[in-house]
Amino acid sequence: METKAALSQLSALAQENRLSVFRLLVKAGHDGLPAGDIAAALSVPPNTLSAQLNILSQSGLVTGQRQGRSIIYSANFDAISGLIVFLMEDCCEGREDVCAPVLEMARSACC
Amino acid sequence: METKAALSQLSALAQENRLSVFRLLVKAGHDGLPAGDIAAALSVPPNTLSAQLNILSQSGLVTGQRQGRSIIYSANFDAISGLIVFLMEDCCEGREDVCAPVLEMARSACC
DNA sequence: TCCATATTTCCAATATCGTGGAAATATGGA
DNA sequence: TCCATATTTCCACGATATTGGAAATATGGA
Repeated sequence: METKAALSQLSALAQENRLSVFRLLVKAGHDGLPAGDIAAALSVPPNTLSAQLNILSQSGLVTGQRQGRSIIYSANFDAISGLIVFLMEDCCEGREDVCAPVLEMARSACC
Repeated sequence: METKAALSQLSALAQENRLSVFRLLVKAGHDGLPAGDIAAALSVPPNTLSAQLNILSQSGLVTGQRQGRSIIYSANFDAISGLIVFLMEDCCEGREDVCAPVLEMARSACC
């Protein structure tokens, strides 16, 4: 991943509402959620949410797809794993003290 | 890790200069680098860099320690691994398609 | 004590971000 | 065609972030 892309994904997640949106979409899984449901879940006006979804979308972290009158947004799992890998390779440089807890986490809770 | 802390670390890294500072400090390892060297390496005026170091420092990603006339900054490896774990546990919810590439990365390049 | 070096703090200017009202667009159904 | 629903775009305001000049602080050495 290039730095530009990583920066835009980091900024996208570096905001309370957007982080919540992303988490919600991760929980929702591959089926995603319509924009309206997200707005309702987070108590954010739909136009405000739209702007935030746009930022997440342009960073590549989420994708929207029209389905009837709704637009269904879903998390892009490749993107988040790409960001995590970026942080590890670019920032951690193979240090064991960084990798060990991550591996531990991945093994126990994740995969 | 709490959301607040993760947000402040994400914002800290979500800026070109600060991401560069952090990378530089990771490369420098546990010995760290004096503020002046960082400023010179990135061609940023020292007072501007100071503000950026302050943000990184308040987020917990770096630490500064005076040594003579210089202040030596170093990356906090626990913090970055904590952030990575946060992204995995909080955002990924044990999905294999997120974890697999991370594990792969960790195994091949990292540890 | 006085001076040079290293860094920070103070401050103000500019830029970017977050927010939401109002209007516009897209879709589906009667 | 007309209307209701779902979402976005346009726009402007207030808030926050980034930047760097100038002055202040801290340290070490002569």
